[in-house]
Amino acid sequence: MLQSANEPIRLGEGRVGVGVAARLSRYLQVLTQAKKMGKDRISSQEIADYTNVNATQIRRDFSNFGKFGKRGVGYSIDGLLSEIRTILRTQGQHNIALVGAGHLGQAIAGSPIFAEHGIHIAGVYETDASKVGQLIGDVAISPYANLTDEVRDRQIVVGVLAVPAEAAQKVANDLIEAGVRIIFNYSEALLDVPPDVTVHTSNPAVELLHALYFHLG
Amino acid sequence: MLQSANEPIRLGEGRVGVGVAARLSRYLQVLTQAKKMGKDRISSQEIADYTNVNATQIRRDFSNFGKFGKRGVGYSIDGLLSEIRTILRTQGQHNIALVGAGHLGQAIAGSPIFAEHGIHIAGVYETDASKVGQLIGDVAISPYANLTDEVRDRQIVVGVLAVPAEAAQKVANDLIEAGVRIIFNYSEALLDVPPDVTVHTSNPAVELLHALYFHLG
DNA sequence: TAGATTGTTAATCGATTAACAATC
DNA sequence: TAGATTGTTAATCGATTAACAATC
Repeated sequence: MLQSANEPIRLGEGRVGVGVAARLSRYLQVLTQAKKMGKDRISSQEIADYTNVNATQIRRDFSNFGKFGKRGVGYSIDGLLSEIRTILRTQGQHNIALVGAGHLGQAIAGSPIFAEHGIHIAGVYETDASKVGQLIGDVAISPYANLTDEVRDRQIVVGVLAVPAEAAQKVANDLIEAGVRIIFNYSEALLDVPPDVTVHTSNPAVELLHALYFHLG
Repeated sequence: MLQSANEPIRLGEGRVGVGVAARLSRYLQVLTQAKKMGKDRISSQEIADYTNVNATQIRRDFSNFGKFGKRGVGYSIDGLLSEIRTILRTQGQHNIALVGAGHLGQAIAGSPIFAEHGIHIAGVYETDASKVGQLIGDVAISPYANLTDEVRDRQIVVGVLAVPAEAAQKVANDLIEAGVRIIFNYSEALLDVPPDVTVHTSNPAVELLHALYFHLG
């Protein structure tokens, strides 16, 4: 699932296992929302209810890194947020380039989640001239022709593809040529890329399919 | 991740493990695309390249259910598609209700993936009166007021939430009252639901965050 | 035949869970 | 104190991988 990639892990160098990291980022999202709802502290059981991860597993995930909770009380939400962000190193600012300002692109760019987690959409690129100049979030849509130069100049290494399947391979090629090494592919297309480029393919519709399997007979 | 839920599994009753099923649906997506690209057969190594799943794991996943390949040759794409669809029981038609016709809702509804996998969007519901009546895909947007009656009448048990976080809990309550038991939550909100209702929360932006962790230092 | 790729074994590793003492 | 919840142990289970004989 999500899925779940299998990258080489460097333990003992400050990096954590893939499974642990995936769960930690889910906890992060729950904690962020719980804080918005005005909560100050939370128990492992409450996190379990929202994430479908076993409560013991959650406590174990935290205790790998220290004793963050208080017995009989639970975890301080602010404290946990800070600890998890340190572990995941999501404190810094990351620049990404988004290609495609259709419905999916606008949904992604409009989400408040990026800003909340220190990810900055440095540019949105689109071939449809009638969309160029429009604002999504606080970024103006740029012409696709600018993509290569701007990505290169800003040394952006993460590209997000929210374009139709037919266009995906060409856009990927352009991004890679400009220096991108991590591509997040929201199209259905299968991308052929050099070995030093990582592709993560996902799609709301595909995910929904996965989830349905577990619940429909 | 996808993430990965942990439902009770009934093996020996024709159901497969959560991990296996998640991988099978990823293979399904790759095979569908490979077929579109004009390929007739595919090797476990090729599937591995596109999914980041180990090739041995892929062969093992298939061999749980039979001998689908030919040594020295690979797998027939049509044959594999048919076998996987049988295993996942995605042959039948499933009706779902989609709430929210904003960017994300339109991106979901407009995806060709659903039709390709036998999932039918039976209704799209929206509170913004100016959008009611518009077509997305081949479905006309209905007023939100119709939601409860139509979901009940059509005995829809799957609801998809593509609404702002502030509205999510109310919509969830309405869906559940109308008989929905599986909610796919694309908002950031944490939903409180009765024990017999399953919530799967996901979000393109959250997914992107997960993926970034594995590649940024 | 020669090369390629499956199907399967065996060994390892990490995830998961129940249970419970520690302690707030 | 009494109740709640953490942190941790121990035991189990499934996932992952390398390796290779079988065979197309």
